[in-house]
Amino acid sequence: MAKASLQNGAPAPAITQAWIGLMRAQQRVLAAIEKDFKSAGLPPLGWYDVLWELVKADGGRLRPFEIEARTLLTQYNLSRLIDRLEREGLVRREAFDADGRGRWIVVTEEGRAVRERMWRTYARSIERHVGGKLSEAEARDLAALLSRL
Amino acid sequence: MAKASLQNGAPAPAITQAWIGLMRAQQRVLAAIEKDFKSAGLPPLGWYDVLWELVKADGGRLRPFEIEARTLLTQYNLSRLIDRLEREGLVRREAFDADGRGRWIVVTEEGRAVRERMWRTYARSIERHVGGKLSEAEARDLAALLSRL
DNA sequence: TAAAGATATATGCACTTGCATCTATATTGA
DNA sequence: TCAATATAGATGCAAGTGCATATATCTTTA
Repeated sequence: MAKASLQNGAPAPAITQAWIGLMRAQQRVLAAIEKDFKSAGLPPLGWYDVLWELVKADGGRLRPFEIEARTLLTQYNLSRLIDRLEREGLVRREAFDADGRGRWIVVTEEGRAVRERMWRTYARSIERHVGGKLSEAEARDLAALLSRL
Repeated sequence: MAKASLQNGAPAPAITQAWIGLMRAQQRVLAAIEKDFKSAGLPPLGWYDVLWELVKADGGRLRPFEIEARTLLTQYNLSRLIDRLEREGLVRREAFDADGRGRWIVVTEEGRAVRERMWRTYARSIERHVGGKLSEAEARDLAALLSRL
C-alpha cells in the first residue's frame, strides 16, 4: 500500500506533487482564513485552537504540555501564546497542587465567549474555502489520505 | 460535485475534518522536513523554492514579482529573503533596463550548486515523510483533491 | 538520603514576519 | 505636458518565532 519511489532514491513524481500540493493548498486556505479573521477584527487562528482545546477539556482547563501535545505548538511558543491570552483575560494560570512545576491553564468566561465568536467566523470561512470546493465524499477521502501522513 | 454544508451555515463535519487534517498533516511533514534540512546544515526550505524557480526560469533569472506569484511569498518577505540569498552569494540583483523600477534576480553558480545540494536532502526527506506513507496511486488521488483547493 | 538526572515551564536574544509606508519610476488623462 | 494615480520594490517598527538556556521542582539511584 505504501512505498513509492524510484531506484535512485528520488521520490516518484506523484509523491513530490502530493507534497507540493499539500504545502500550497494549506498556505492558500490558511491565508484566506486568517484574512477572514482579520477582517472580522478577531485574533489569529492559533488562539482559537488553544481556546477550543480548553473548552473541550474537563473543567475547562489543561496543563501546558497537554495543550502542546494536542496542538503541535512548540513549548516556548505556547508559553508565550498563553501570555497573550492571559493578558487579554481569555485564560488564567493557576497553581497545580500535585506538582509544583506544573500549572493549570483555565479558560475564563470571556475566553469561552471569544471562542464562540471566533467559531462563527471560522465556520463560514471553512465552509467557503473548503466546503465550497469539495463534496462531502471528497472531503472524507481527503481527510483519510491526510491522516496517513 | 462541490458544496457540502448544513442548513445553519456550519460546515459538514467531513469538511471541517478535511481542513483540520490538512493543517496537521502539513505542519507535521513540514516540521519533519525542516528538521532534516537543519540536521544537514542547510538553509530553510523557503530558500529552495526561490532558487528552484530561478533555476527553472529562462536565463536563470526572474523579476521579484514573478517569484512572488510562483511561490506565494509576500512582497516584503520575498524582498528580505532575496537580501539573505544575496548576502550568501546565491543570487544577484541586476538592473532591469526596460523599467527602472524593476530588477532582475539572477541565480549565481553557487546558488545553483546549493540548490542541488538541498535537493538531495529534500528528495530523501519527501521520500521518507510522504513516499513512505502513501502509494503512488494514493499520492495521485491526494494531489488531485488538494488541487481543488 | 544526597547527588545526578529528568521534567515542566519561562525567558533573553537574534532572526523573521506583518503592517504600514517610503522611494523611485511609469502610465494616464485633462 | 503636467498633475494624478498606479506599480515595483525596499524599509522602519512592532510583534512573533526559534534556539539555547534558566529556574523550579520532581524522580531515581547509589
